[in-house]
Amino acid sequence: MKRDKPKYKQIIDAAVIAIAENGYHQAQISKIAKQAGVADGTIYLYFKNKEDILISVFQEKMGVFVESLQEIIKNGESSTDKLSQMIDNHFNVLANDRHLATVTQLELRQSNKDLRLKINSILKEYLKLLDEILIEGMFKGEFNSTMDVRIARQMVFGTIDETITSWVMNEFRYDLIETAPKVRHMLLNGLKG
Amino acid sequence: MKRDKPKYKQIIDAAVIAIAENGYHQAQISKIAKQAGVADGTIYLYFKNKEDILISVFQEKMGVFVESLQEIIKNGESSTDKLSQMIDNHFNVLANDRHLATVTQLELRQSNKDLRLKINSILKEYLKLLDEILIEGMFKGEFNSTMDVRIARQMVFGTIDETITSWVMNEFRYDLIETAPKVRHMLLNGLKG
Amino acid sequence: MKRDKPKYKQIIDAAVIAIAENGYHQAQISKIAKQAGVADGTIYLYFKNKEDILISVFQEKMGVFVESLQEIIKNGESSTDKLSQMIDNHFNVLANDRHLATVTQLELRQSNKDLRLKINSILKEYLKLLDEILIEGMFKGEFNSTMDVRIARQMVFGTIDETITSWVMNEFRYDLIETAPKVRHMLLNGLKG
Amino acid sequence: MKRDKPKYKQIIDAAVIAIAENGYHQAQISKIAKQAGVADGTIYLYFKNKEDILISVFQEKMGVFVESLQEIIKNGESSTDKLSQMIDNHFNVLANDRHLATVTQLELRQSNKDLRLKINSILKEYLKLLDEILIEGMFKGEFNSTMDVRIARQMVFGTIDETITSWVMNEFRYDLIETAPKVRHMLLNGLKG
DNA sequence: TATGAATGAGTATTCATTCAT
DNA sequence: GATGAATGAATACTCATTCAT
Repeated sequence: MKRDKPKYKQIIDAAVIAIAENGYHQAQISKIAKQAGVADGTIYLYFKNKEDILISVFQEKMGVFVESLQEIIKNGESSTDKLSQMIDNHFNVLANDRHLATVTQLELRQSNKDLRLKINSILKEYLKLLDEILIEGMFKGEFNSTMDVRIARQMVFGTIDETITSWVMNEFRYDLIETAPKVRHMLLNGLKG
Repeated sequence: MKRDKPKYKQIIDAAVIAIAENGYHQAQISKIAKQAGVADGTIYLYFKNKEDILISVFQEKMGVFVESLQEIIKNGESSTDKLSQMIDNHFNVLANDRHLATVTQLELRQSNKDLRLKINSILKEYLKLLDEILIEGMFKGEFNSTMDVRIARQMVFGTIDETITSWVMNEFRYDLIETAPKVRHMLLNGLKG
Repeated sequence: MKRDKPKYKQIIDAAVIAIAENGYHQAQISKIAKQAGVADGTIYLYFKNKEDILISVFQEKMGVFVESLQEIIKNGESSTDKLSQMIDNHFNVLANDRHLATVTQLELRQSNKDLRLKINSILKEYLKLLDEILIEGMFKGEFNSTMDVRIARQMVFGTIDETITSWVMNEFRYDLIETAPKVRHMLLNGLKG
Repeated sequence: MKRDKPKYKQIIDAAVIAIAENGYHQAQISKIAKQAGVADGTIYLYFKNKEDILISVFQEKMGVFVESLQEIIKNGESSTDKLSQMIDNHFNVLANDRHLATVTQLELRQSNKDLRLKINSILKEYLKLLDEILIEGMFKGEFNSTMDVRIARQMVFGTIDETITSWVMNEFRYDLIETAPKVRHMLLNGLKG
């Protein structure tokens, strides 16, 4: 399997750095290759084309989020607790990898519609898990049992996304992790009403 | 003033249509010019370059939002009422102009970081007015008086934005306006807690 | 009509020279553009892509052959006379334009199957006229009335083609025009038997 | 001697198949290697480079033609008989190996001028034998004793070549062998006149 | 003002060849 | 001898912008 070979991850990581440092449109294959320490042609032994690299970047990195969330769902106590952990985890991961934050919040969104659709379908897995938490909470009476799940999900994800994007756009000028408890508190109020 | 001449608005509107119908990257100057019924070169009599058109599109259209919001702030009764009206207005305008919704929620976000930063600074005026409402509400005791205004603003705007973007991405398959009251209710709960 | 503008023919002629002097695979767009005295991009105002240039080269130049042959058929006296004139004309045109001879006999044959099929369909018009002469001659009793027209055509065209290709491959070392009467004589014998 | 080892012929035959099935430009070294059941690198133990394979293909296969023709010259009765046998043999071999016919008549001609000059020099041996037959026939009075041998050779070879190429281009839709007697008859008439 | 023909910089991808194992 | 992962040079085409008319 190609994605188990060391160069696969090496190129993925190089792509994140190259995109974060040069911007989406200035992250040419040659720059990614140079960053990865391989020849341009080597990239194509592991990826079908440039789009394939970008999708794989998102897939690999989003995979981490999905796995953590699955873990949280398995071990979390209440729905409230699970949602809180999810928010904290989301903030923590990106707060600790600014390159990745730049790439997911800003650069990858410049991709064309086609690529964005593919990215979105990868994101769906994550949002489905979020839905699970919300529905469980509604059932258990922790969240407002009459709310519209889609809108609740959009509030939770939209708020998290906007918060992190603003942090990136403000060039990491403040501590993202400090804001997590406030976001958590506000969202939980919204869900409980 | 150039922006008072008929061709200025003609080109702005042509750009919205061209981008909505062809996508950001496929909306070449020649297509915008054709849509506007002018020659390619004429565009450059009214705009410095392509980026200038896109910024102007956002500026002109966002201006409508800002004016409405100023009106709402002037005439609204309570802060809760003002926020409710703002949400409704935001949804209504975009629900009634799908081309514009596509352009602002999807296509314009494919622009490079530079352009997005400029768009963001235009957005700030709108967000400042939102902050005004929030602060007033905190002061009056309608909203939680200890909350972090920046995060509250990010929740309100992030939720609205995510809701509308999803609606566009789902190709307008459901009625956006119907969701407004639910969004309103959920956000107000978040702010009151 | 694009093909009536001066730059159209200018680029066609530049392509013939560039291909003859550099070889098919070394005749890059930039070389053709330079030879034509225009920018690379200008080429694409007149031609869809590189293949389109090459097809057009063949079409334009073969058009001359077809027109001459139509003239010959209209004004020639006997079928024998028409065939003789056709052979002479074919030799004369290429003997007087060595660049063109190199391109049609050697370089253009390096194109891929797709392009070669298109070239072949252009050639068919010329071969149809040749068939006309042969059939008329058979009918009039000038040529063997029982012969297979397809094979007769292949003998005539194959011989002409081989003769000229050899001349090009031998770097024009001998006088091509001098050989025309001998070729003519030999072919007419073949057709009369 | 490398060319006596089994893998040498194995690669040659693989090349014919790979080229016939994929076309000249799509017959990459990797495809030839795969077809031959060896690794890419192994090819370079037997051939200097890709051009060397192609030349060798032509050389090996043309060798068969040359040997048959030498046999024919040795055993044939009259010059007329020898020429007839040569034509029949040429048609028969290619009619019975369509892969080879495709490669020699279509695909190998897409090679660059350099390679085609080398191919042509290999062909010369075959054409020399043809010349022998023609000269003998002129001397014996079977053919027109005043004809130009070079042109006679070009007529014979050009006609055969064009006939077979057309057959390949028409995707073997008719029986090539049936046409041989007609070609023979027509050419002999040309030579006798 | 308005035109639109002309410009030319910039980049993903393929594939023959090598060489460490 | 045999392998196959790695190399890196080389090129068509697009499109924002200009400027002579």
